[in-house]
Amino acid sequence: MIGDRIQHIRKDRGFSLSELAERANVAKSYLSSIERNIQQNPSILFLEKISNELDVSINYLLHGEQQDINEPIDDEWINLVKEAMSSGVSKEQFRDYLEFNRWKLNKTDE
Amino acid sequence: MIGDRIQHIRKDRGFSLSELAERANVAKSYLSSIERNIQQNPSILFLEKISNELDVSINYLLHGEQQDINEPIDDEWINLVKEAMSSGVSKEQFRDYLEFNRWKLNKTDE
DNA sequence: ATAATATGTTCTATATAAAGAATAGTTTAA
DNA sequence: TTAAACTATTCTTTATATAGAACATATTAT
Repeated sequence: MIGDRIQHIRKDRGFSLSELAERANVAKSYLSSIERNIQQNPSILFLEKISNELDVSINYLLHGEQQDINEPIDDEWINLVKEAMSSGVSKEQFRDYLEFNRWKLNKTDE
Repeated sequence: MIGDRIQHIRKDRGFSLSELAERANVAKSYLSSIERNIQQNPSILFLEKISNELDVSINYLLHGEQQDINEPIDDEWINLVKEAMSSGVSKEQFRDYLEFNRWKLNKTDE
């Protein structure tokens, strides 16, 4: 939950709730309810303020991890994509291809 | 601006505004005002709905790029490749597709 | 001790995000 | 050729995010 992450990082930084609220220029009452997960749907503006003060990415606040690391793509795939891009394959075309491929797979399954 | 990015990706996907709104389960009136930057502070819930339907990361919607420093391939392509991998497309199949595509392009050029 | 300051929590008030019309303009179909 | 189905935009309304106060405890200082 996002509130837990904010609170955790805040304490790690040695900030009090009031202190962070003041520095980030948000209401401490609201920050309080966010940290305790009473309210869980802050705006991007709020998140930007907080993430700036805590010096952490919004993405980290949202997911608790740096997203790129989860599934690495090997170099061979990277090169294939570069090749695709330079040979003029559009994303939409590629998407169509994927869709067609799925359809083909499902068909042979039955 | 975030609205421009949403609109751009939406069109790239071939979705109409109404269509995306319905699929993402948000009000089209609101999506409309977001895309035109009339309102610019959506909640993370809203962004999650949209990013899910557009199959792109929230981070991309926010910043228009992967925060990774030397990333030559853009986010959308990365996601497409991941999609391809998870739906069982092999590198060989992809190479075949590229070859076929080049052939097709050359053919229509003449 | 007690005043003063800092802590986080509950209130209440207000601004605005977001929904749900109704609207007008296009495209498709009968 | 007009009616149906879609397009996106403006309204109006409702829900809720956020602010700002008042509050209760806990620290710190005098």
